[in-house]
Amino acid sequence: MTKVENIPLSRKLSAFVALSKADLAVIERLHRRRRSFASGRDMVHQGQAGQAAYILSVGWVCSYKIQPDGTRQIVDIQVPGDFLGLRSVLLRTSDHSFEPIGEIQAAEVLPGDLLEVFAQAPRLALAILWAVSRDEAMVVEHLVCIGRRDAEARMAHFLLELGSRLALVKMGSKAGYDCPLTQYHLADALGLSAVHVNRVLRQLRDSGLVTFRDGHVTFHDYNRLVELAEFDPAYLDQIGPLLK
Amino acid sequence: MTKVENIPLSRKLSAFVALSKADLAVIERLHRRRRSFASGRDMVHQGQAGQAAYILSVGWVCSYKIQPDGTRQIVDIQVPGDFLGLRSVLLRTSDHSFEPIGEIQAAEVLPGDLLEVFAQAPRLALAILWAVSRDEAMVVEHLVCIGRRDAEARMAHFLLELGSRLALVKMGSKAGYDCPLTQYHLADALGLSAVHVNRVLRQLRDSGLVTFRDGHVTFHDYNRLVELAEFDPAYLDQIGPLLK
DNA sequence: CGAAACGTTGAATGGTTTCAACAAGAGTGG
DNA sequence: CCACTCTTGTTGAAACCATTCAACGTTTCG
Repeated sequence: MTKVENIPLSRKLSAFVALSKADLAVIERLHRRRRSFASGRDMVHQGQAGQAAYILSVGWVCSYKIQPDGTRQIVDIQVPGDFLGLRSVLLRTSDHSFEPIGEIQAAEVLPGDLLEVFAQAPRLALAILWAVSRDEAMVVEHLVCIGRRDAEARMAHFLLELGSRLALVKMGSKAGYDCPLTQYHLADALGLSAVHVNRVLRQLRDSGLVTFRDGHVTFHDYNRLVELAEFDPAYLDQIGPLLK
Repeated sequence: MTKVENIPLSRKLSAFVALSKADLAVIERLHRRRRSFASGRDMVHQGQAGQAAYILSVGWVCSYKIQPDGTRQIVDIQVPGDFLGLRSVLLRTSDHSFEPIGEIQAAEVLPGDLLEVFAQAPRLALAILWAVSRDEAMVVEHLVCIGRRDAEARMAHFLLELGSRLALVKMGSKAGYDCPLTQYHLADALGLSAVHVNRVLRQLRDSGLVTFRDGHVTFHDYNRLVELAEFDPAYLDQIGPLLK
């Protein structure tokens, strides 16, 4: 079994507060109910009511909304350590769907578990609120990206953000990271057509900035990419240099 | 002085829970610290730290992000009864700015006030969490709109959403509502150019769907507009027919 | 009166989509 | 094992939606 300190959630929250032994014990208890989900089969479907929340421990998930005409918009990508579906605990029905990208493992979190955390580990509770606020800030930044940036900048920004987030759980660096997304995922996330995603990726590759290929993202010129994307990681609220 | 039941926040939260007299008293107390802000002058500027939160009681506010190249993306519009800046209480710095649209009045809310609510009025606290979740759902829907809809549908959706939200605080109906936004605001909110906003508005007007003019939105054919926008208000979590 | 903010319209440009066709690899069933 | 399909990636050409540039009208306000 994984050591508590190596659970992705522990690594992530450590960026915000120093976790005590008691906090870590609570995190371990939150991971009691382990669940596995198969690739492509929705965990939660938009319109469903009374859904549980999850903490993702292995694999990637995307949360998206389907429109009546069939087009899809990916709202956010979840990587290990991220919460999933916390919001739908409060609203009567889930307003979006979750699709595992590849096989995943997640811990189920019930409303009662959260109350336990708030009662027993207030510092941890604060850290969780921090994570939720940060998720919201990411959605906002995503919106700005789509609304006011061209395809190239969007793509660069998206790949950089994922890199920073993965670095927080020790799964990425300034050199690159493994990435199970397809070009279709990128298209649905960035509000582009799959064809255009392909062209933009080629362009970034030819410019010697970044390569997206065979499930791996490789940064060739990190600084120039940051410049192109106007990527300012302040909204991620991660102190100091994260990508080393 | 306004009766408590007529404070916009009371009206809004009533859509979620029946408020007791004690709850109303707490809402009244939350409105102790009244503040006025002048049009156009930012209340909070992105990058600032340690900001207070507010409850908007009179007037409209927009929250936005400015990019290095000067382009602006409006993330959300706040109307009476809405919270403002709750998120920046937790993150170290505010990731976006707030600009009053016209002169506004708002009640300042300090972190201590929130603790008081959570301790004294748990039902009200739940209602506030509902409102926060709903705000988040609106940002998500906004993202989908910008990512996957054309200019006409975006505009229609935006005007309809505002209508529904205003109906909740008795400031709008299926006939229309007063709206202090300029075409520039619409452009920055929808990720369009101001020129194109003008064209789209003309198109909607000529089709006999909706008129945006002289600070007033008039719905001519509400149902056809809903159809065009593919507007499904489920994400607003407002039960029953709101617009009568 | 002049300036500033807002609204309006035309023409040219351009980023992105759509349509279409093809290539390569994985998985499936006969 | 091989044909078959499905998924994913790739590229070209035409069409289109939205932007940019430019000009002008209107209203407000100091």
